[in-house]
Formats: sequence, C-alpha cells, structure tokens
Amino acid sequence: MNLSFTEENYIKAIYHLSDAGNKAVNTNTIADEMNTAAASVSDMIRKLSDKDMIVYKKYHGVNISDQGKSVALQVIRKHRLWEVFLVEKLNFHWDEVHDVAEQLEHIRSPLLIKRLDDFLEHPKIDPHGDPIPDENGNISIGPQYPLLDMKIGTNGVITAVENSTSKFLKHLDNKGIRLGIKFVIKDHDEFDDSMQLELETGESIFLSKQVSENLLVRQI
Amino acid sequence: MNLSFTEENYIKAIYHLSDAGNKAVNTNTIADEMNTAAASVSDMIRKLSDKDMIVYKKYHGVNISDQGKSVALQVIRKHRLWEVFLVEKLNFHWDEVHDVAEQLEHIRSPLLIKRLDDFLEHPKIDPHGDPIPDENGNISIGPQYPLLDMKIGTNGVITAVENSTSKFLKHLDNKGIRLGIKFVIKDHDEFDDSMQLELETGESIFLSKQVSENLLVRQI
DNA sequence: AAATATTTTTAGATTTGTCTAAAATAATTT
DNA sequence: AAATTATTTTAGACAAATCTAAAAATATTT
Ligand SMILES: [Mn+2]
Ligand SMILES: [Mn+2]
Ligand SMILES: [Mn+2]
Ligand SMILES: [Mn+2]
Repeated sequence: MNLSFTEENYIKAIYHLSDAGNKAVNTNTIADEMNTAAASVSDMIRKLSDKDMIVYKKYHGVNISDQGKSVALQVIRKHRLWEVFLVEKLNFHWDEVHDVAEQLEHIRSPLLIKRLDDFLEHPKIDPHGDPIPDENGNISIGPQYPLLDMKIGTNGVITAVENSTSKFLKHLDNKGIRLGIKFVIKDHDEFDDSMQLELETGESIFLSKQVSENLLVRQI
Repeated sequence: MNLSFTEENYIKAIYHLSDAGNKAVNTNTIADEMNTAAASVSDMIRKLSDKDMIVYKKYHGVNISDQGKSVALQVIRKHRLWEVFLVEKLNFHWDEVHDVAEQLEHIRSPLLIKRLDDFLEHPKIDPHGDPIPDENGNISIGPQYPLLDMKIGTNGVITAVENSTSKFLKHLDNKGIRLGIKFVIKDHDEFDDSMQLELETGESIFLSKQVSENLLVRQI
C-alpha cells in the first residue's frame, strides 16, 4: 500500500487520538489535531476507509484497523528513532527534535531504518521517554502514570513527557527536571492541584497542575 | 522562498543539465531527465520563471538564475552529505545510497545540515567522488577528466564516477575499481575505444568505452 | 417531543502537478 | 523558398488535498 505523507500523518493522529486503537475518534477531534477543516477530514476519512486503514460508519467516528495500527506504529518507530539520532549523534537538544523528526518519519527505506536502529544500538525510548516500537510494532515498556495522580509520600522516577513542545521542555529545563530524575512527593494542594516534590538532589521544587499532568512517572 | 520537493528536483535537474549554469537547457531535455511529458515541463518552467529560479524565453530554452543556482547547490549539498552519512556511518554500499539521498535531500532544517556536516567532519566529496558544496555553495575540488580522454602512458588516480546507477557501480566492484585507485594506461584501442590499465596492485584490467567515459580521473 | 445546538457530511471551488491531443513555432531538408 | 519534420506551447482534463458554505444527521435542552 503506497500512502502519501498526508495519509501517514492522519493515520498517526488517529492512532494517538484513539489511545492506540482503544476508542473511536470524532471528525472534529481529528480536524483539531491536524489543523484542518472538518470537511477535509471527512474527505480523508473516506479515503483511509477505502484503503482499509480505518473502519468508518458515517456520523459515528472512526476506529483504526489492524492494518492502520501497524502503519501508525512504523511511522512512530521512525519518528522516535530519528529523534534519538538527533539528540545522541547530532547534539540536538530535546526541544529541537520534533519538527525535524516530523519530516524524517516519512522517508521510505526499510534498510535505512534497520541500519539506523543498529547504529543507535536498538534504543527502547526516545528523548522524551516515549517507547520505540520494534520492527513488528511491539512496545516493551512498562506502564507509566501522570505525576498528578501520585499520592503524597510516593517515591518515583520521571520517565516521560506527555507534551513535547519546545515551550514545555524549556520550562522543565528551567526547573531542573529531566528524565530519570528521582523524587518523593511532599505536598499536593487541593485547591489548584499544585505539587511540591523533593528531588534526589535534595532540592525542593514546586509544580503547577499544567506541569504535573504532562509528566509521566513510575513508582519505585 | 518556499519550494516544493518537485520544484527543487526540477531546479537541480536544470542545474546539472546546464553544466552548472553554463548553457541553456531545452524543454525536451528536462522532460527526458525528469521522466515527464514536455507539456508538464512547460508548465513548471513558467512557474520557476515566475519565482525567478530560471530565465526563460519562450521557445528558446531556460537558463538557471543565480538564485536557482544557489538553491540547486544547497539541495546537492544535502544529497551528498546524506550519502556520506549513509556510507560512513550506516554501512551502506555506494550503490545503495542514491535513492534514499534523493528523499533526504528535501528535508528542511538548516540546523540539521550544519550538525550533520559537523558530525561527518566536513567531508569534501561524496561516496562517488562528487564534490560537496559548502554552506555558501562553493566547491573546492580541482578539475577531473574522463578516463577515456587520457593518453597511453599516463599515470592517474580514479577520483569519481559520472554514473551512480547500481548496475554501473556493481560492475566496477566486479572489476575491482574503486575511488582512489592508481593506474597507468597501457593501451587504448582505436576501433572500439577500449582501454587496458595496469593498477597499482600490478593487476591488469580491460575497460570498455562505456566504463572509461564514466570514470573521472586526475593525472599524477 | 419539540426546539435548539452541535457535529458531520456534501456541494462546489481552488491549487499543484500531472497527462494527452492539438496548435504554434522553429529547424531542417528538399 | 517551400515543404517537411521536430520542438514547444496551449487547451482542456484529472487526481490529491485543501477550503467555505450549505445541508443533513445527531445530541442536548427545554
Ligand atoms: Mn516527536
Ligand atoms: Mn509527519
Ligand atoms: Mn546521488
Ligand atoms: Mn530529489
């Protein structure tokens, strides 16, 4: 199946918005994510349905098919491998890689991806902590939870960011937050959901809800 | 100026076909190179002329402009840098890189190219011996000549291939010919322009005209 | 259950890059 | 210099991806 860049981008968006295929996605939700008019999404939905990438019932949203899921996972694999390359080999900062990876993810060459994966020594996560699917689309990373949901007293490690925008990542840099950092939760304010953490360095930091809901952690 | 992949490909083709801007190029010549109908080339020529990439006089071919030349050189720079990356870092063979580079050359990110160039330690030639223009489009490689034009008795070194097709490169592999190899010309047959070379290894090889006209050399 | 609001689809355009067939121009041959 | 041939351009069409505006379907409120 030969898919255009645009089709690949829609499939990837639908995959993400459907929670990896666990729920149906609305036209407007896709339009929002893709920054297009709802009418354009309707057109594309018909096309992707004809190509069996999604299952579509008029007026009732779309579900991604197994084939669509596999396409999405391959694009995501490429995107994340390239991000690792940019950070590890070309000294990009984690807030500079996304837009370039958005282009590189559409390069078509199975050999290139195989060799890139070898060169990078088969990384399992990208610079934002997101898992990299293997050649078969399998993901081998344990579950992660939003920091916001952790109780006071919990010990944990920051494993991923839910938001890869430059603005958010720069904010984390300013706060001294990076992947792998260990913490214990000291306080969680009922009023505004702000949290106070003590880092492994002994430093104490204050996080707003906008931050803690976009940080994924594992308990330790 | 925001150019599409297609426009970039046309500009690059016109640059090459015009001998780096030294002569006008015909519609049919471009059509042939791009594998499109002459009518499509006429359409694109108007567009590129509107964008000041070429200078165009109806029915009299096109000349590449300074702006067009600079665009072409940047695309060529990217193409060749990626080819170096594929061979040097990802262990591609020199006959496997062209099609992938044809895709990678259109990735838009000045930072990426700068960092890639740093990572590769500022290579001056690509895996086929072709010079890599610098950020300003300057090429710093001495002149090279077709092996076919060298006289009997000449000592030389093979510096580049004029033809990067997999078929040709595999043929060179079979003959044991690579860039950098030194030789002396032992014979040049008048009838079919076949040549006999003695390599630095002592080995003697026979080359048809189809091969010698596609090998560039420097005298030593 | 109506009325109203929201969501989704369709209708009809537009832009980009392509095509074939026909017309126009230029080049070559007689 | 005419006639013929070759090259190039124009005319008209099509597929892909997008848009706005209007119509249709669904969901929510009264
Ligand atoms: Mn990303
Ligand atoms: Mn993309
Ligand atoms: Mn090449
Ligand atoms: Mn190209």
